[in-house]
Amino acid sequence: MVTTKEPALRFTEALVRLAHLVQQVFGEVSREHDLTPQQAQLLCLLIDGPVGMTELTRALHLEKSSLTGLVDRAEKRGLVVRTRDSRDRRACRIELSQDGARIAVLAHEGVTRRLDALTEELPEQHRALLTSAIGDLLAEHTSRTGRDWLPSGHVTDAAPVTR
Amino acid sequence: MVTTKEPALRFTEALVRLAHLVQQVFGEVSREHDLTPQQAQLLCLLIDGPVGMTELTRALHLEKSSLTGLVDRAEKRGLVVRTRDSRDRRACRIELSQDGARIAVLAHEGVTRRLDALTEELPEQHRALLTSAIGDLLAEHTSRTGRDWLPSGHVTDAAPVTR
DNA sequence: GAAATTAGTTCGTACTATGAACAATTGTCA
DNA sequence: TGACAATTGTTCATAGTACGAACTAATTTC
Repeated sequence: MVTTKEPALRFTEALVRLAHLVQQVFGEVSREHDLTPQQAQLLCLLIDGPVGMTELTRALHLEKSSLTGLVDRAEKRGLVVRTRDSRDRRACRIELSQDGARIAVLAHEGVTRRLDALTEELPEQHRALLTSAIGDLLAEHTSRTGRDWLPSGHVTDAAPVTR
Repeated sequence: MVTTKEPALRFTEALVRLAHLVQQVFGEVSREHDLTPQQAQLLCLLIDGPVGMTELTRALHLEKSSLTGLVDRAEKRGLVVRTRDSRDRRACRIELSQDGARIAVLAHEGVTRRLDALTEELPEQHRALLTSAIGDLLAEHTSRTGRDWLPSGHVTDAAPVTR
């Protein structure tokens, strides 16, 4: 018998639904800019500068063959450019095109705005708490599964809620 | 210039990464049972009993044609059965097969176990807080966008953190 | 400098997601 | 009652996602 009585279940249920919501927001924003969610995610990852394919596979948790396809399509749409790496002639760096950069920023802002809007009713304190609690959760997962590539100094440097 | 200095950005960054993590967990568990994440999600939604197609499109945020395909493939795999609705001869109800029910429970448990594991280090208090804060967030979104189909009494009846 | 490793691509397969057009059924209301 | 509208779900064509196996080219290792 599977019912939803234990707090444990409640908790994961909350997480799953939250994830679903974030995905939804991402999807809406992507569509507004005529992107797929995956393309939008790619663009957002490139905002801080060019990134190599291997790094991207780690960041997106994709197999390299999947990423090749994603980048191919993004390139065909003129959102992104493949640049040959000068040091390692096997490697390449993926870079936003001018168009891509514009859209990337818009999409990023769109997601941020919508998600922020959802919490504007929450007291700032809870918001901060939520952030660092999630930070803890992510840190826990990272320490458990080993490395998890990060584009730059984000989330994880928020002070953990524990200790 | 897009940097990550404002707490606002930190917060959405946390949400997005959390969503990503949940998706990942879902993906791992699904794979263990030789399912796609979408199939696993479908099965989990059916645990509490048969559901009609229209209801499912709302729960999964899919177009009806997309759902037809998803159910088709799940049915072909013997995970699910289409039952004709006796009252409305246009409609049908999707029901777990015996095999499907077994796998659905396993997958559900798998996700629950893994997500719970991530928070076992957190003090129970924070965990509860996280849950209800997320509950608030979801409620905010629901009230904003109107209806959001729920399979049964979940999350939302957790006491809101605000007020 | 041969062998192992690493970076990316190609290819075949299965799955995901959508919109438009459609058939069947049910509901409305004049 | 009987035409018309709305609802339920399917089919089809199209584009995109994701994977693993096999592959090429460049780099490291020994």
